[in-house]
Amino acid sequence: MTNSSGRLSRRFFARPTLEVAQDLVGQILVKKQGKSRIRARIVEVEAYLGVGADAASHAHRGPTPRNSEMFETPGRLYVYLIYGVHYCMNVVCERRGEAGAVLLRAAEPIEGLSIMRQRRPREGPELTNGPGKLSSALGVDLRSNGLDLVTGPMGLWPGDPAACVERSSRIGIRQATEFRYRFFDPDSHYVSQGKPSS
DNA sequence: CCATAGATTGACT
DNA sequence: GTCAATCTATGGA
Repeated sequence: MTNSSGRLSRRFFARPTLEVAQDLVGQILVKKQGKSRIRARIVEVEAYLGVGADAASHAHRGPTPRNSEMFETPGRLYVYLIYGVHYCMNVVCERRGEAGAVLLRAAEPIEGLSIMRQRRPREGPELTNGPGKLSSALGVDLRSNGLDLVTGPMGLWPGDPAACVERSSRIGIRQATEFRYRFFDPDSHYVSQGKPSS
């Protein structure tokens, strides 16, 4: 499921959101930064489904100006501002016109740590162990909304598959708490500290 | 128009 | 443990 440049391909993302979410744990997120680059291994994600399927999803009630990327071409980035303060980064799934996205909640830094610390002066897991922290360390904000991960300056490459991927309900939501749509690598020290909602 | 809740984080008691 | 930061979307007057 890679293209000629070795990235995860459009086909990888154009699948059911829950499948993509599980498969993203262990993959490598790469951002080109001029001459240097940032790399980080994804260790925690959550799936958010489409219209009428998942009351916790931004797409649940249909398209709005904020969530329009969730209905766009799979493999693009959906970035939104949460609580008017922090940014959250999602990978768009499903076919174009059908909503679905995977929230990237945490990752282990591999390369470009000095650039990340410049943006976020923290040590160890505090650098990237939450969705807002990860976006801030990578310098992702609304300008990155709609960026194409299959062809653009950010992308996803195959990484070490996790020895095991665990599953739980999602963190920080009050709707649809019964769905176990969170996937994470239990062996990673960079998994976020929040508690599942159910 | 006004009120409220939210896929979070960090500062503070 | 509490709470404020302040943008987007929704629901009611």
